[in-house]
Amino acid sequence: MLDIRRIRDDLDEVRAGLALKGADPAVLDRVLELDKARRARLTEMEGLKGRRNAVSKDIGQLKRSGEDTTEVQASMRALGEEIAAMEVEGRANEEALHEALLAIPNTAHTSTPAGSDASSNVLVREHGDIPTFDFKPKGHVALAEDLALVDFARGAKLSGAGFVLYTGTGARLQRALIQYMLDVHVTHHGYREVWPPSVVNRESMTGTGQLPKMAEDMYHVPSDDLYLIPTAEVPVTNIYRDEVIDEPLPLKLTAYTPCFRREAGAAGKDTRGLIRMHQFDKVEMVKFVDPATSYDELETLLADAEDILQRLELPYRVLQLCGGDLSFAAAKCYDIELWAPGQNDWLEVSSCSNFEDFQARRANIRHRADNGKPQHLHTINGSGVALPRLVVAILENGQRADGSIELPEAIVPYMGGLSRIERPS
RNA sequence: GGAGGGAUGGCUGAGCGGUUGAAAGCACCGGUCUUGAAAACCGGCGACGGGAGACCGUCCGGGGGUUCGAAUCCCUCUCCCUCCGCCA
Repeated sequence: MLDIRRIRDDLDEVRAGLALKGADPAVLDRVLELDKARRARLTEMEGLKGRRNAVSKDIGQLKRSGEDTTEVQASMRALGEEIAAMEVEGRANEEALHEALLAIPNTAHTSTPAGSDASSNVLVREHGDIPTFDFKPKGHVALAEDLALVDFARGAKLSGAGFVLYTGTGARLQRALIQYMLDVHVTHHGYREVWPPSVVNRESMTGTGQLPKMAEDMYHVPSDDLYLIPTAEVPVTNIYRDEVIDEPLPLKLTAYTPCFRREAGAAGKDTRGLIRMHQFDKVEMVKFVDPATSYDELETLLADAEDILQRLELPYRVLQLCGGDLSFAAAKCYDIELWAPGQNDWLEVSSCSNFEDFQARRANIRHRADNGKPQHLHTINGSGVALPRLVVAILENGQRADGSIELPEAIVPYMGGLSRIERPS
């Protein structure tokens, strides 16, 4: 949520930030109008309330000294009704303004490249060598089926398209990667591990910005009005909703969760394989940081995500998203993409974003500023990293001519010593 | 699912119709003392909104009601605790 004061005081800057993102800055005019009306009525009502408070106090004194107050009380009753009517109106104004503000996306950081879609994203760096093969590299679907790592057909039988059943070594690989990534973040990057619920309430979904705008992308349980989380970002960020964090910043949390996405707008896209699924697993990093350092903290969070891929010796590249490709809540975002030889393409495995105080305002997460006053902090998060596409890259990059997979050295201990996945006999 | 009890500032916790926006303690900030720190003592210290400011208003889990006036009384919802039942 944008700060209404910022809209009042720095309208041009906010307008530019929204325009960069491809949002229509005209919504700001409506917000300012609502705000103006709201404040005018508020001042008027406060005057009346001040009078009521003063007279009511007098009535108490008069009664104590035994005087008759019937007449004053009658006139106050009329004033009370007037105030009640104004309160109803005031609440409606307040709500309209709040709704309008919730619907406005975050502004893009000034470093954001212009552009309306992914084609304008800017390459920041590439890391690692793209492997060459003296045979035609297979895609991960064929590899996973040949090696009995994933049962796509039975996954679909259980739950439909977009759900898979990992089997045997494939299932173990999921568990190993989850544990490996959590270990690296905790022991090498200084994150605190948490294990949150996979289902959250409406307030949590609103706090991080998924609601109200993206409702149709979420799985919803109507009987309890609960949502399946699309990312650990939602429960982890909301841990501190409506709180003043007293711990020193930055506060760094990491979590593994399953993620659920209806992918409503992507029907029919990437339906085969592990590229785009309704349920997938992900290790996430979330940081609560001082506003003064949030852009530095974004760089180190990005480095933490890259470190995972470097340790796994996988080729990747980092892109900075252009305005049009930025998500609703993000001010700045880097994507990390892994090279997948079987797809002959780059696959996004991580988005690292600075939300500035956008989420902190919605979720009312604060810390004590240097002057001792509570202040909205900045939130940052990033995947560290998403499992299915990581598995795709491990399979497709590690494949050998005989159809076996050479596993990255770093996860061998997590695989019980297994360094190569062979065709089952 | 049944029966009771509870929700007050960053935390603990008094108050149960009228100088209570809220006692007290903790935490925090400033000062005295000290070589320094601790202790002790003195002072300050809730949040949000409006206003250039003096200042004004709102907020005692959420919503509604009674009243001239509600943290305080009534209704309702949510969450927490205790006991019983059920249960991976």
